[in-house]
Amino acid sequence: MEVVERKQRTREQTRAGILQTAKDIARREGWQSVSIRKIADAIEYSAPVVYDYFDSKDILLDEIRNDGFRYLRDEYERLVRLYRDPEKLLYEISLIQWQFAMQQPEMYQVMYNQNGANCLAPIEESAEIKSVNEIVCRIIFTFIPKSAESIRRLYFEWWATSHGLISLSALLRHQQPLEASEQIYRETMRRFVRGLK
Amino acid sequence: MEVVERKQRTREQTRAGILQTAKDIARREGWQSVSIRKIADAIEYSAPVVYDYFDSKDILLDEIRNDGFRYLRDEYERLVRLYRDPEKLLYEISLIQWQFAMQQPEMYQVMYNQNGANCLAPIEESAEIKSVNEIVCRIIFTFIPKSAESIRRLYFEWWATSHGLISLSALLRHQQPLEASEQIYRETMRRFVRGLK
DNA sequence: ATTTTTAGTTAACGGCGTTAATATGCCTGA
DNA sequence: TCAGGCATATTAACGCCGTTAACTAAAAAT
Repeated sequence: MEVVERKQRTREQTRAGILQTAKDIARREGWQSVSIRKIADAIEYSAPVVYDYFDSKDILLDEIRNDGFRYLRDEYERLVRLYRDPEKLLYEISLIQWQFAMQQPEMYQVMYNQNGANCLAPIEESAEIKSVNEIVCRIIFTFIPKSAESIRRLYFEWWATSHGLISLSALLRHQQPLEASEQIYRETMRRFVRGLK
Repeated sequence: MEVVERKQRTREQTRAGILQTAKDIARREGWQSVSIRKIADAIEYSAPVVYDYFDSKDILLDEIRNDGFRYLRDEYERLVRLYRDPEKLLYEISLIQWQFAMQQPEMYQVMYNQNGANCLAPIEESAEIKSVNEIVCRIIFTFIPKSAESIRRLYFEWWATSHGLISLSALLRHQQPLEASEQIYRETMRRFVRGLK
């Protein structure tokens, strides 16, 4: 039956439309203004149809969060194939992190529950974040083969450095232009990566 | 008139009660469950009385945020009088930052709009945060007297390092015990401060 | 042709921030 | 002393919110 396939396709499109609309509203008005009713209005449906696709608003947010981590994972894997030198590789991954946060701030916000985005689903149990963790940990390991404990610690420090600079850059973007923050980010991350060996 | 003073005193108490109740609920149930009606219930009043003390929920949150930065400023000033060595001083200030974030997580959350706390009042125009900035910048300057631009940059890096580690420690607290994170925090901040000279 | 399933709606519940209208008691001036 | 005004607090209401139940109309299956 072709009709079944077509239905599944439009269903997939509606689902994607819901996710995209949520992100659009969040970008324009902030996550605090994202409501099920507004999403439904934008896709020209009534509110309850959203629940045919997502059991709750929280699950919708969780999906967006996981999309974000999936995007990062895919980009990281792409870079792994692109760069042989682990120092260069980890630096490029750092830059992707910055790029992602600046180009899709509403995704970064929901991934870290910032600025009105509040996803109650536990972030630590997300399979997507775990696979991101694994990739970066493996890169650090090929860089400096130490104990798993040491690797985890270095990863934690790398992640915290990146996340701290990104969050603070966004917070202070009206005092300190993003170009200036980006330069500091690049230099700091380069220094961090250099310091690993 | 003594009666006027007494009234002002009880008014001050009610005001403080509102702020404390908001923080209590936030600590127990998270900022997403803090509502004007719940606060009013807890202090045994009806909801509209809260508006005799705070023009809006946002202003209430802004007040809590500024209380947080005032607390930090006072603690920093205390430490300035306590330690002569700027290296030791900046390290101790870093430790206060950690202590504060762990002992009053709900305040730290509203200060940085994390985890359901969403204060729309612009953080960059807060007088309290500016005075905190000044204090730490002055300390760094007595440490290494460079241009104002360099100082601002070093301050930015110090702040981002601290904030990144604190935020990520909270995020991953179920995977990595806070004691482990605290040790990494101490060592990282010590290394940062050492690296300044 | 009739029944069943699907796709979508409207209506409703309890809770939210916020404001207007209303009640209650206290102080003051005639 | 008591009428009137002010301070204090309440209830009621508005338009949102997330979410669920009840309902309708069209399509599909029998």
